[in-house]
Amino acid sequence: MSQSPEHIEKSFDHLVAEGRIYKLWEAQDAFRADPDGPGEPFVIVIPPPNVTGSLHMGHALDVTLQDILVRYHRMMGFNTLWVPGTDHAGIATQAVVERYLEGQGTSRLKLGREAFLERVWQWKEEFGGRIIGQLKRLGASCDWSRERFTMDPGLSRAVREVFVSLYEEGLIYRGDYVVNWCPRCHTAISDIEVEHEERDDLLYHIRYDGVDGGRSLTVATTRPETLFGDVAVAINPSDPRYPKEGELRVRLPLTDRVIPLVRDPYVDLEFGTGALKVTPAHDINDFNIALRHGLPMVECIDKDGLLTEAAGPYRGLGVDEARVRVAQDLGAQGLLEKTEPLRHKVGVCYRCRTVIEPLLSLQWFVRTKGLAEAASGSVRDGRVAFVPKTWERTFFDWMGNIRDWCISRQLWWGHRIPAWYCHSCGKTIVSREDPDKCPDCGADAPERDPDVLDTWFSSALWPFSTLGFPEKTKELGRYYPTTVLVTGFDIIFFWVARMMMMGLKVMGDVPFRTVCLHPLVRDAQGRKMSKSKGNVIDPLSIIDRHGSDPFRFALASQAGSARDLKISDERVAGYSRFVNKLWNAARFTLSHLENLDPGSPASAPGLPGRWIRSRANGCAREVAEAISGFHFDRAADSVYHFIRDEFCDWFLELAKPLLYGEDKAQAQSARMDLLKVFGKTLALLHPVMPFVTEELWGKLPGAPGNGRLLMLSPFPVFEPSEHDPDAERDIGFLMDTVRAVRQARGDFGVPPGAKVSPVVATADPLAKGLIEAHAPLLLKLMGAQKLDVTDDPAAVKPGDAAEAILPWGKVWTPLSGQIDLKQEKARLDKEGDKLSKDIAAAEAKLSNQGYLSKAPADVVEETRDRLAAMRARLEGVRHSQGLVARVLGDMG
RNA sequence: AGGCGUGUAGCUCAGUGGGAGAGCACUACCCUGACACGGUAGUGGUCAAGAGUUCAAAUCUCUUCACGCCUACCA
Repeated sequence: MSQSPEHIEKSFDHLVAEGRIYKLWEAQDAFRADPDGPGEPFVIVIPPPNVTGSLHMGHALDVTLQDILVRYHRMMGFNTLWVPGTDHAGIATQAVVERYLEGQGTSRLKLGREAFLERVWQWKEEFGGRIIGQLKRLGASCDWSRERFTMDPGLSRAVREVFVSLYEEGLIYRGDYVVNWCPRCHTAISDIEVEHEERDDLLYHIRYDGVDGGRSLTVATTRPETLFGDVAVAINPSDPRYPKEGELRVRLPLTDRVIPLVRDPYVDLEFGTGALKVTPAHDINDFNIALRHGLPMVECIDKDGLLTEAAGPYRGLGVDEARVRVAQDLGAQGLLEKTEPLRHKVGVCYRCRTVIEPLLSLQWFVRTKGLAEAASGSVRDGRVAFVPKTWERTFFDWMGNIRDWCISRQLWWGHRIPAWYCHSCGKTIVSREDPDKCPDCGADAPERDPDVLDTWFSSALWPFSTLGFPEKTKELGRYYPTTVLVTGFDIIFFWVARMMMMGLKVMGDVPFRTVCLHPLVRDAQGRKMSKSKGNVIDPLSIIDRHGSDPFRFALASQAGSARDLKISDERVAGYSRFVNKLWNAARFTLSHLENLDPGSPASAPGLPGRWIRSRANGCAREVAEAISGFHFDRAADSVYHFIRDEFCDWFLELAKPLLYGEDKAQAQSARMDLLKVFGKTLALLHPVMPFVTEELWGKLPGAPGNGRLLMLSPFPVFEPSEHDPDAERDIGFLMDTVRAVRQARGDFGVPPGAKVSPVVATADPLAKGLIEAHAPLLLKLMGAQKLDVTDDPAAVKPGDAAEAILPWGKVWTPLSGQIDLKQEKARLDKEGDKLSKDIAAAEAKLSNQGYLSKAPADVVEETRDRLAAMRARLEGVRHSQGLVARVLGDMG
């Protein structure tokens, strides 16, 4: 028989095979979902990556976990749909294209709106497909026939429909508010798009002199350049340092303006001087104070981050320069009392890290309070569950403190806001159809709002817009709500919460039943990956070098409940060795399945066959439970352990004597076991390692495949008939015996070539019979030439033997001439110490009345058994110690 | 300032009331007819510290320390 079959390569060539296998799946339309088909729906919508983006670790983890869920449920017979697609990513994409245009010597403004948008679409057509190809390299089994883009006509219709209906309900409004303005991106951004960075700045104490002999006030500020926008000075009404009542007016430095004192509880007595300059146009809190006190708004910084005419001679300066100049000039006038260093946090743009300039601005908002309450309610009443559950609390906190969502962006790339303004009567028209005249006054050509919507507005509709909304499609009826949303916890607020708010509002039901939140991927040192740190690991380069399967396995094996997932090349390389192991197990298996005739006579399954079937069955249950509970790490660990430690290390070795033996019926039986169990193993591993398993499945002869793809074959379910605790116990006797002898050999350095002749002493007739029956097999596994089994209670250990004491008997390994007694003594001493300690602990327990009366009976029973076993072992150890001591003593 | 999380073997982490675990790394020996991308055996831990609850604590409670992250209106 050929040991290295011609038809299987020496190792898995992932670079060639993965692409071929993916094409095979696509050619057989294996990813397509059929809304008319049978089965309970299992639906996932992919978190859409940026259309111009490139695959990074976050996507890789996201997609791997989703693919595991999707493949598992598809094999389990669910009507499975995974909707893929991409996001237009307003700011990010526009920035990328603008940078490109800059390199071409042109710009957005030079081109004008229409020409610019045309260029962005071109860019999208050219590079937009890139990330889709990268997802395929991971093995993603999305239904690509349903791929969507947030700016597809259908999805744009959904956006418009939702905007208009929310507007009509009064849930979308337009108004002047202080918003977060990015002077570089030249747009407003929402509160959660602002990140906070610690900076070292100065706190300036500036004196505002009193008018008409009134007292002066000293304010503390980090932003002296904004004083041109001041409209008041505020103090806390309970501050003893200032008059409790009465008017007071102060002169605004560097200007000829006079501003009042107001009293407002917002002001913190502890901070600075307890007096706050009120700049409502450039600070959200000051804005609120101004509203409470009916103060005017003065804008002193414009959208380029330059000072306005309100700043008089400082007009046109940037804020940083203005700050220095104002401070100098205040100092020259003796109004700058002091400066002190201050470490504080400043808001920066999450895209470009430019310092955010709060500005008074006319923007569109979504009224979020009611929507957020509904979203919270859907979690509270169990319609949506977070996994892990701990995130629910964070979710409630945030939903309870939510502020209105600024949805307008001063960009060109995105869904243009469907609002028009009549230049004649000033009416605002929000409409599903583009109006050509004002419905109120009939004036022609109302002007369309130039702004576009926040990208997350369209993302929020993703679970139903991708299924055909606003049309009432078959898909929407069958697949909404979706089943699971898989994403990182960092976008709970950006995306998950908003999908819930919109789904509940627009569809009247939650968008998904479970939110599965996974860790964030970090480098081996636990740092966030970022280009500036230079620690970015490119998933594609990992796939190139090691393959998609081991990469997926590494991700899944760490997707537990931790908040960080540390990926390293070494770890992936380790799992590629596991792929190799599987591959070689397959080579062995296939070499014994050549010319297999399933009809030829076979004996009843032997003990190894019964055992491995039972173990495969147990593994099937573990994997199913783990995946159903989103414990990807447990699923990976379970199948890894089964394949490596049980199938390869034991079963293949146990099967060899049968396969190579004279008994044809036994050999045939073993071959059938191999075929059946190996096929099952591939199915168990498939959701995590789809490529290599599909490849090997295709090489298996006969029954398991029937020419059907593995990915469309049934996932093994737990079968009570395969569960065989007797076989597991019986194999335990054999394993114990082999391990005992191997340990003795290892401990005393017996050369591998040297044969030993162990003796097993047991009073258990079952163990005795099994060991005797499998003696030839055991001899091979132990490197022994002879194996004796005795049930004679008077049998004693040969003086030169190593002894292993097991729950059911003893294994003696005579080592005449090969034994190092000093080493044996050390080993015995160590084992004796450990046993004495454990025995003492168990005895203390069992003499404790409280323990005996309160602990469950089975726990007490177990402790008793364990104590008895340990005592027996200790007795053996003491005996051996005595023998060794005597011999050593004789040697003197 | 509040909230959340983490602290277990050299490293990465699992274990959430009853005998301290896995992978990697390390040590020794071995190319034994699937695999040296391998095999067999082994070393290694006051479960951050302290107190409490309990018959019993890595696990529950409290306190402390260290390190993360998130949210917030101290200019």
